[in-house]
Amino acid sequence: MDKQISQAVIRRLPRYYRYLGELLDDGVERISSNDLSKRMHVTASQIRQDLNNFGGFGQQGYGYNVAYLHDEIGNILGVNETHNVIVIGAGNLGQAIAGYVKFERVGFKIIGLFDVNPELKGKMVRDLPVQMLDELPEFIKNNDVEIAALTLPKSNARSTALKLVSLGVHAIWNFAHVDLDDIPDVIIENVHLSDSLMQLSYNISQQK
Amino acid sequence: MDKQISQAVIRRLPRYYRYLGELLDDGVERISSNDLSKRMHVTASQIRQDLNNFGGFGQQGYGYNVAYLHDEIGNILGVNETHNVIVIGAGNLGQAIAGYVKFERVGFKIIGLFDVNPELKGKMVRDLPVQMLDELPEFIKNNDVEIAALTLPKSNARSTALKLVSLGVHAIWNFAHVDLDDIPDVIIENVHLSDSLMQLSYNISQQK
DNA sequence: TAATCTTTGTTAAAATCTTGACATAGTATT
DNA sequence: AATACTATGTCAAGATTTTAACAAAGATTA
Repeated sequence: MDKQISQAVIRRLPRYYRYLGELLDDGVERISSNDLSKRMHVTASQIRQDLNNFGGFGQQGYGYNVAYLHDEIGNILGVNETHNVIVIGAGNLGQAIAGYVKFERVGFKIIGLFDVNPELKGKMVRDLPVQMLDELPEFIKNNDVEIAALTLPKSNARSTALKLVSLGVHAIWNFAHVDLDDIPDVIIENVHLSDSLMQLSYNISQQK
Repeated sequence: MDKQISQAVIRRLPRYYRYLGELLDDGVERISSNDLSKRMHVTASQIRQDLNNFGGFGQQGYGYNVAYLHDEIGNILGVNETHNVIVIGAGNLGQAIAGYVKFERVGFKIIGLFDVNPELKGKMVRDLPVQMLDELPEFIKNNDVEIAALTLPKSNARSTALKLVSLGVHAIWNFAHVDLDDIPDVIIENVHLSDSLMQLSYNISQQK
């Protein structure tokens, strides 16, 4: 029985992954939790504790092998396999997400872009045509869609999410400014940009 | 001597603000922490504890006045004043951010959009022309710029951030996939989209 | 106006998360 | 091969965050 790992730990993993990737690019072969802690400005203890949630990746007296650890964290995060993503809502943000090449490098492949607005129909975004939302059931039937990014107005977000779940998509990357976390049988990851801006503005006011 | 309020609390404030705004739109005059907790799926105790960090906004036996509490949280978050924002990097994401009308409703006004690519010069995004980065010092001199959104490749993020700080911009909304948190005299708020995707993918793998 | 009910603000307990400490395993050196 | 050094994995202490409990303030009702 796996013990549940806290989201606090999970939130830190991508950052470890990024630093290890940079070390790898720099040709660094091994690193100690202590050295890594200095680069990342976190405690070495936290690094060791976090990693040990998933197994002993290091070796006493040696440290961690950078390539190996990078790969292992990649496995944990699932970036070593491909995840097909569709984007629902082809407005500015949807197009930006759909056109963002970098995601593919970490295993997330955008394979479809949908909207309700007939004016957008067929418009090309990178190599993807905007499809109409009523083509979605057929598309999902024919393609292995794992994740849907919701970049549409909040008013349509919930009904669209429910439809997606019923069509078999059980992971939603939610950019709409609503909570969908109560919907059953789906994993939700929220990106609330205006919340983030408000946090920034709070922190600005504190500094003064 | 103000006691420091934890970021965990600050992260929750925008959500309270949003729910209170919706209640306000629905014409609800008052709400108890208990009713709100049921809507938001958090504990009533947490709501009271959170709000009390900033003062006693409620009244025993009555609850909280929705309009008043909404306004007070707005003040705390700084959304009742205007914050001028510039966007550095006029790629897909930069254009999406610059074109996003909703931010203005919560006090964040995009007043400039910059890039290094001469091909983009003068291109209109909503009502803003893309300006060249070398026009930035002059622009900042003539305009009250509070926040800069960095939507540019990671390779340029740090040097741009340093330049911004030296020009007097002390708040950065960072979309580049690098840590800038060590730069002095600036408040950083990160939006790391690929990290968010990785968290989603981890959580998907856990459910299985 | 008095009695009852509601709900806050606050204290304290419980749970979770982070950090420090160190025995032990393994590396590097002589 | 023996010795000194390094750095992990882990345990326990410390800090922070969350939840529960309740006295007291004030609203509502009779």
